[in-house]
Amino acid sequence: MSRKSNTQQRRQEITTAFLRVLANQGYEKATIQAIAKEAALTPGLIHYHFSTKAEILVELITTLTTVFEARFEDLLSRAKTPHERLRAYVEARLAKGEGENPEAVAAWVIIGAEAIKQEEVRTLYAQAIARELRLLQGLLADYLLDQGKKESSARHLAATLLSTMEGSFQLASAAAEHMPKRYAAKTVLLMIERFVALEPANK
Amino acid sequence: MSRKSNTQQRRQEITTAFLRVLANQGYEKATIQAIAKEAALTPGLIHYHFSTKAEILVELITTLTTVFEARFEDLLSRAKTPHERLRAYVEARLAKGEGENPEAVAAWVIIGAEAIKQEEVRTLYAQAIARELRLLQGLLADYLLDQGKKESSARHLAATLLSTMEGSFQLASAAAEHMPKRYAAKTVLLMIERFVALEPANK
Amino acid sequence: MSRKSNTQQRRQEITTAFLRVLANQGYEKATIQAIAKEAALTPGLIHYHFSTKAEILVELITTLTTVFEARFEDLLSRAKTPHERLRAYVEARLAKGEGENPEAVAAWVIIGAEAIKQEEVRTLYAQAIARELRLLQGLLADYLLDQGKKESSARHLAATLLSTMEGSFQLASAAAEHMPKRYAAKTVLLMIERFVALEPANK
Amino acid sequence: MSRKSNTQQRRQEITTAFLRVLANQGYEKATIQAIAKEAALTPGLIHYHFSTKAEILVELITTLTTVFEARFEDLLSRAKTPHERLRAYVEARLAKGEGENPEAVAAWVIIGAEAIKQEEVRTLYAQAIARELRLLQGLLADYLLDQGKKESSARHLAATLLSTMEGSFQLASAAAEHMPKRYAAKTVLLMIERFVALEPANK
DNA sequence: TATGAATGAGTTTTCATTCAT
DNA sequence: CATGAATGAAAACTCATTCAT
Repeated sequence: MSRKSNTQQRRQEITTAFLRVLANQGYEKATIQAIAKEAALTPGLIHYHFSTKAEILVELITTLTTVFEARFEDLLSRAKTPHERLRAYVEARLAKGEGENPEAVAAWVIIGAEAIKQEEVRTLYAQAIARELRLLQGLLADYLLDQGKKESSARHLAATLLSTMEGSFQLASAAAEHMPKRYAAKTVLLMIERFVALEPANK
Repeated sequence: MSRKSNTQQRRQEITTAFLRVLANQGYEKATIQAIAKEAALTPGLIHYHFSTKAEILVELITTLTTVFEARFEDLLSRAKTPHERLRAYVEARLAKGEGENPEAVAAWVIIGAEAIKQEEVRTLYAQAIARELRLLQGLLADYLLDQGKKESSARHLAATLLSTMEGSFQLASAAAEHMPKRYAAKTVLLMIERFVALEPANK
Repeated sequence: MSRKSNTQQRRQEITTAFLRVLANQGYEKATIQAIAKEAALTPGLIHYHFSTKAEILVELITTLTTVFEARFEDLLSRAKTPHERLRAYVEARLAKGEGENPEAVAAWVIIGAEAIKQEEVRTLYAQAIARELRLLQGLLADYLLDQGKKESSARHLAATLLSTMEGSFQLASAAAEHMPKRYAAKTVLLMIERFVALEPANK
Repeated sequence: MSRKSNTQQRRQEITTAFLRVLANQGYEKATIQAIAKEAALTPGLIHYHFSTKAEILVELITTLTTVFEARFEDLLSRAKTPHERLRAYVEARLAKGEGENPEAVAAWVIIGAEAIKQEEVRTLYAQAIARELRLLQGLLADYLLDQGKKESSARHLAATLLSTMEGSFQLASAAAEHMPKRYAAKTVLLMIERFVALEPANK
């Protein structure tokens, strides 16, 4: 007899609206009233589902990382070799940066900037980055070993490649018109292969 | 008879204060009040020298790009070969990201995020990126030719490396604790060398 | 379930408060704070119902012209002859200027001055004036024809009489102590009658 | 040896600049900085010559009334009969309203609105109006007597005609596009003549 | 759950005025 | 006389949040 809770759906609507406003109007203009308008809801209702604005941002970060992980898992399931698994990662990550969902990419960049000094955002962002780093480092180590190389360079390589990915999101969002089309995934993979190829062999 | 103008100095003081507040408190908290406090000036005076807050941001962008250019010119003067010139560029650019001036780096990342939706910022940011891209592409082409390779990969390579640099600023600013120390410059140079080494020869 | 809207009532309260502040303190002092105080509301609430101060002014212009029109319609319904209809107009218009609602009169004068350079105000003010001019010209033409005269002078006469009315508002608001009491309506009517009486007959 | 004072000239430059800014930008925007810019002087210098902004307004009122008086005196010197003197007055006054110096006319209207609640302005404005009223009443009385009529209607007639003049300034400034061209002076004179012609004779 | 009015602290910006030079 | 930097109070407007309905 009682009304069915629609909280989960509402929270998602709100988070999605926030994502869109963030990407299309920037952090400054992503006000509760703007989010409410985008979601076709009222400010009061937003505060019924999220007690503070920061909470929406937190949920958005979770959503974005979850979406990426899902995509990677999907591609991963079809990969057999270390090289294929590495490629799955790069493609899952960079497909976003090369046009698949520019709003999510822009939002991620804005979140990254907010992370610099907003404590809670920083924590979540840094956790996500740390997870990525571990994951990528593992994939690289496997690939190195598979190629008969030492895995010692995996850590620096992972950090550098993660930088490349984050940076390509930034440039795709704020200077797309000056960048070559779809350069990132291919070049990154080539770079890895050549880097590894010339790495000293594991004696 | 008339009072001596101190506008240039004041504008610089204000711009520097803005840089510091931006880096230390984020864009949201970089209010005119906060800038005034940081510069030990009054809000009214800020507006006497800059008619809008956006104007300060514009000046900051100019300042930051000028500083980088100066540093590169300096290192460049001592470089003889294409390889040395390339190294000069990477070092000039990444020295910033590896501890030399973390405030400027953080400010640059925040500007990059602002560029996503603030028209004037975007224009200036994109111009700066386009300049970098041309410069880096030129340096890479020279290096490739010098190594007896085709220069055709210079463009994609430049875009990728620029992404790496921008991304390393982002990660240095928002997730430094998870990143290896001083990984970027060395790894990037190594990557370039190996990439070029395995590039097909120019027939 | 949802809260009942009181926007219409609030907008009217705010508009009325604006009218009073305008009349009693002048345009300069008619700040949002002052309006809020007069209406016993908060400044934030004023901006909840009107997005800008100009919007309140626009609403006030509409209100004032509507009130005048209603008064004229009321007197008009009892008028039978062209002369009576003309008198109804003059009385409806000048009653305002002779004590009935000095606040509305003063506000109208201030609006007239604002119209000189505030584009939107000018448009609305000029529209109101154009309406009055057409109306008065029509009434005068009827009266002239009824008196067996040519109607050709109606246009200039209407413009002149409208000037008289606007001017009497001005003087009633800013120099009442030097003006005779209740001079306007009577003198204006007498003037019209004598002017028309000596107008050449329509052959 | 000492520098010659240019105070009088400076005060006039400032007053004229104020007139122009008032007419072209309205009261709200007639700031000291705007006046300074219009006069090509500095804000500090304005305050050297006038201690407050109100003082400039006072000087402007004086200037405007003086200019009008001078014009009237000029025309008056050529007038022989009461009718000619009356015509001289109407022309001196309405020439302003019909295109000769629209900036001065607009400024006068704005001053009239400010007079409603700014005490000092009101005093000066009301004094000017009282002077006009006395003058016009005298001219009308002379004309009435000259025509063999009682002068008793002169007071109400003067008040009405002064209203017409003030109102025509208002309409010329804020709704010129809807008004007939050069209607005022001619119609006003005709009105006076016909009004007086039908006035009962002085027994 | 949902609405939308309401608040109050905060934001950028303006401006008359002062004053050192 | 003249400049132009500097101030401080006040302006319009914004917004996260609360709350009555």
